[in-house]
Parts: sequence; structure tokens; C-alpha cells
Amino acid sequence: MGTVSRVLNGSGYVSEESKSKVDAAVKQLNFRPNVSAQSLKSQRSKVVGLFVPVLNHPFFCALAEKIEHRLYENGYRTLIVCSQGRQEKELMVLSMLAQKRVDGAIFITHYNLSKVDEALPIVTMDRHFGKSVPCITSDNYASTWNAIEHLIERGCKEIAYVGGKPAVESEVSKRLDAYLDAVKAHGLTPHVLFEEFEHGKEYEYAEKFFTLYGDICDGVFCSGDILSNAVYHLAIRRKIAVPQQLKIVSYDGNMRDWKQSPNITSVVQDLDMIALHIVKELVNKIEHKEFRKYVVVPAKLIVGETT
Amino acid sequence: MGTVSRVLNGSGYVSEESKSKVDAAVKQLNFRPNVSAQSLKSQRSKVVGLFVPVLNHPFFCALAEKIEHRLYENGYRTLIVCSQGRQEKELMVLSMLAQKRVDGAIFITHYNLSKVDEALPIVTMDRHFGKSVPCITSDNYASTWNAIEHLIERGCKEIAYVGGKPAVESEVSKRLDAYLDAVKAHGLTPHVLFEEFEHGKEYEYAEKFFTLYGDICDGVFCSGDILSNAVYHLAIRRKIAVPQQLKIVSYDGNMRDWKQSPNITSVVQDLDMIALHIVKELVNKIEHKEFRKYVVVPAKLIVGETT
DNA sequence: CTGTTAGCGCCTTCAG
DNA sequence: CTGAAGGCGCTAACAG
Repeated sequence: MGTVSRVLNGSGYVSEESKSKVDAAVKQLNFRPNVSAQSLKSQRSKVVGLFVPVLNHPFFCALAEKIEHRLYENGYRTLIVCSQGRQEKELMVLSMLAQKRVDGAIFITHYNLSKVDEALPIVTMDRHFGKSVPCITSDNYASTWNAIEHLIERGCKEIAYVGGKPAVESEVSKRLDAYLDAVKAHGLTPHVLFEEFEHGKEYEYAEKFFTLYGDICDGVFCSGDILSNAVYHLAIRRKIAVPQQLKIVSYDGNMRDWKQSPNITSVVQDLDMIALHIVKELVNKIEHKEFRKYVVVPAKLIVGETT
Repeated sequence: MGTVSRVLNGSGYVSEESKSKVDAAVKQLNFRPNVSAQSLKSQRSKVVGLFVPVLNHPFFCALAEKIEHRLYENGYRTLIVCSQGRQEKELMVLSMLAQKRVDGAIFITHYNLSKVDEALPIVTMDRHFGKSVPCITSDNYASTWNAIEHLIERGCKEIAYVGGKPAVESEVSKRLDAYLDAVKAHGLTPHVLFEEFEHGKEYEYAEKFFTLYGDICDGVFCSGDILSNAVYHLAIRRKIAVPQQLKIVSYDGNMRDWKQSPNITSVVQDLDMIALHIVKELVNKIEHKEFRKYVVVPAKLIVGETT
């Protein structure tokens, strides 16, 4: 009956009497409107797809939690997909949008997605899909530059960069740019390990660093928490004193919240702000409002015990 | 048109000719069936709600990833909710089920949920909601017993138990039971810190442990990774040598995968198996098949550098 | 083998 | 202010 609908949605004119009758019946029967029917009618599901490469990871799980929270506040539920590098799961976003299962999608992945229709309500972190796909990122260049200067201030003469190379163009590459520029500006020699590597291979990657630069470097910048952990772990095993002989700076630093030892000096991204912007711009895009295409959130260096 | 539906669903009789025509048109128009309409008709959404207290946590994010993976393999998508102890979000499961937004729900939370209709397709980890709500858990009692015996074998004489007290009855309490029984069996004195505490307060909790038992204990069992990190961290700060003066065993041990230092001796739950059973029993329940009401998955002790 | 039809539950007209 | 009616997109049943 139309009146019921009006009461539930608070739209149109309803007498007080009918209203209370309906309310009573709703409570009595524990009635809840069927969302599939609502979605079918309204063409909106109020669900957003969140695509992450992995979830079992200090950075991604922290960010995912913040995003879920923000989406919830905005009336959206979060449908999460861990793509794990599988093409098939990556492509799912497109069919989920086509099927109207989700109203929009958030991409925190680094894998390739041929070309995406720019009109779709999609937002990315760190990636550029097109001129009108909003991209939220942290201030990779400036914050990495700061981190390198910090190492130099602490006396490092031979600083290495160890990081994964994104499979696609990404804002993350600016960390390497900043490193190279900073090292050059100070007249130091660059030592770079920058190759594609999978999540889960951090230890091997750290071993590679020691093989290549273990004997010459007194400072190292790592592009993520697991990698810096692995480097620290191997340093200890090789009887290299940290920070006396080797200083370590990491991007992310999310394990600081978990009382990890040692407290690794880190460039900490402002996840609250990042989540806020991701959700805000996505909602704007879904609702056809003005949206910002590129948002850069400042990150800050937090000095721990490894420098 | 009926034929289109038959082609897409591979049901009923369709001539080869019509089939290829439809296939061509589908490709041409990039047609995707609207899931809301499908759900409305079929009364099934093929989505499962996953309720976790927090996601930014080594245990929950690891388990969530495994569950998402299993659900995906079974044709279900994962709608994730971090309840963060908020009653309102906890209760959402009921309305999501009533609204048919999800076909079932998985509860990894420890908060209270008055009484739940046992007929609903719900599965829990560690909690008993009712006789016919499947509960998956690891072998808390036996594995904790093993951990305590391990500490004793390593020479500990004064062993403490430090853990959060679940707000509701939970299988997790069996860890304390095992500890008490094991300590008693070996004629040792129990030292227990077992209070309700929030995620994020692990450090304060660890401080409390040191205040109470820091001077007398030479071994400690911690009920989770963040807590054991905090205990280790404080031990180092207080110049207590680990493992020489204080041995630490932790439940979970999920940060081992992230090359954390030190490698903490841990009771490691079999997350693959747990996720497998959670999803299997939930799907059984959704499809009205036979399901197991109580599944206990063995956990195993992995010795690291803290004992 | 295929086209038509009815109905899933809701919301939004449009009459009354 | 309220009831009736149509249609969102799909699928199952039925008639051809």
C-alpha cells in the first residue's frame, strides 16, 4: 500500500493516525523493506566495491577499516574484494558496476586494468585511470625527500632505495624520484633496488638488498612496512647494528600502532584524511556533484628507534 | 525475452542458432543482468555479511582475507562490517538479513547480541549463539596447554596469563581454563590478568602486567599478537632480557608472516582451515543442507625466539 | 524449441 | 489524505 511506503520514507502527506498505525504494524511484524526491490526501483544499491590487492597487510587493512567506516557514515555498505593479483577478480569491478550490484568502486590495487570508462563512479588511490577518475594520494615526493634528508642529517653517506616497482604507472613511483633527486642534491651515490615483486616475497627482496648493497650502505629507505621489517630482521641476523651501522626508514609505519619493536622511523600517511577524501570524492561522483580529480594528502615523518 | 534468460542461465532448450544470436547481442551491447532484479526474483543475493570487531589487526585481517577468498570460490561476495564495538552496527546484521541484503552472516565479534533467531543463516567463530548456530573454533584448550608446558620445559617457574576477557561467553575462555589446569598440574602458582579491555589498549594492559607480576614472573602467555608485542616492547624498555629472564608465548602469531622481529613463539591457528569450515557450514546452512554445529580446528605451537 | 505472461516488493504517479 | 495501478529487470511456467 502506498501509505506504508510514504510512512517509511517520510515522503508525502500522511495523517498522524495512519502513521501510528503503520508504525505499530511495522514493529509488530518486524517489517523491513526488501533492498533488492528498492534497488531495482531506485537503480541504486547503496553499496560500494572496495578493491584491495591483499587484506592481510598492515597498510591495506588499516586503510580498509577507515574506508569502511567513512562509507558507513555516508550510508554506504562496503563490498570488499581482495584481488590478489588475479585478473579475473580485477575485472569483476566492471561487471559489478554493470550489474548495478554496487554504485561505485574504490581501487587500491596496483594491477592493470586495461581501460576504464571515465564516466563510471570510480576512485583510486595512487593511480591514474583517466582525467576524470579521482585519484587520492599522499605527498609521496615531499615526504620521501624529507625521509632521505633525515637519513643524511643522521650521518648516512650511502643510502639505498628498496621498493617494489608498481606494475602500472603509479604515484608511488614519485618516492623513487624524490630519492634520486635528494641523493643527487647532496652529492651522494644512488643505490636502487626497484623491481616488481609480489606480496609475500619481501624477505627474498630484502636478501637481495643485502647481497647487492649490504656491505656499502649505512642507510636504507624501504617502501613499505613488511619490507622494512624484513630488512631489519636480516640486519640483526647478519650482526649489523641498527641504527649504529645501518639506519632504516620505512614508508607507512602502520605497525607502530601494534607496539611493534623496534619502532621503525617511518613516513606515516594520514589514513583518516585519505579515507575521507576517497569516500567524499566517490560519493560526489556517484551523486553527480562536483568532485576533485586529484587530492594530495600530506604525510609526516615519525622518528623511531631505527635512525 | 525468455530465450535470452535461458541462454544466460543455460537452462531449458535453446537452438544453437538463437544461442549464438543472443551471445552476439550480449557481447555487442555488453549486457549484464541486473542483480537487484535477479535477487528480487530469486530471493537470494549471493552476498554474505562478514562482521569483525576491527580490521586493522593482524588476526582479523588475515582471517577476513581467507574468508573473502573462500566465499568468492563459492560464488558469494563479501560485505564487510567493522563493528568497532558499536551496538548499532552489531544489530545491523539482523536488519540486513531481514532486508535480504545478505543471504547469511559470519560473526567474528565478541560483543553482545541479545538473542538471535537460530534459524537464520549465521555462523560464528568462537561463540555460541544457540544450539543450531554453527560455531567454528580452534583447539584453544589443548593448544594453550601445550604452550604452557612448553614454557615449563624451558624452565619457567612463575608463569602468567595475560588476556582480554570476552564480553560474552566465548571459546576463547578455554585458554584460561587450560592455563589454570596446566599450572595446577605442575604445582605452580597462577598469576592471571584477565579483564575486559578494548582493542587499542594493549599497551596499558601490558603495563598492568608488569606492575602486577613484572618482578616475579619468568614466563608469560599472551592471548594475542598485539598484546605480546606490547609485553615484549615493555620488557626491553625495562631491561628485562627475552627470553633469558622472561619467556613469551603468544596466541595467533600472525605477524610472523610479516617478518616481525623477534619471531615470537606462538600458538598459530590454522586460518585456512577455519575459513574453509566457516564458509562451508554457512553455505550448508543457507542451502538448507546438513551442517556441523561445532567444528574444532587444531592449532599448533611454532617456536620462535622468545622462549 | 520460443514468445508471452505473471509476479518478485517497492515506490511513484494519478485518481478519487 | 489514501487506495489502486504500473513498472523497475528478471525468470519460471505455460501455451503455442
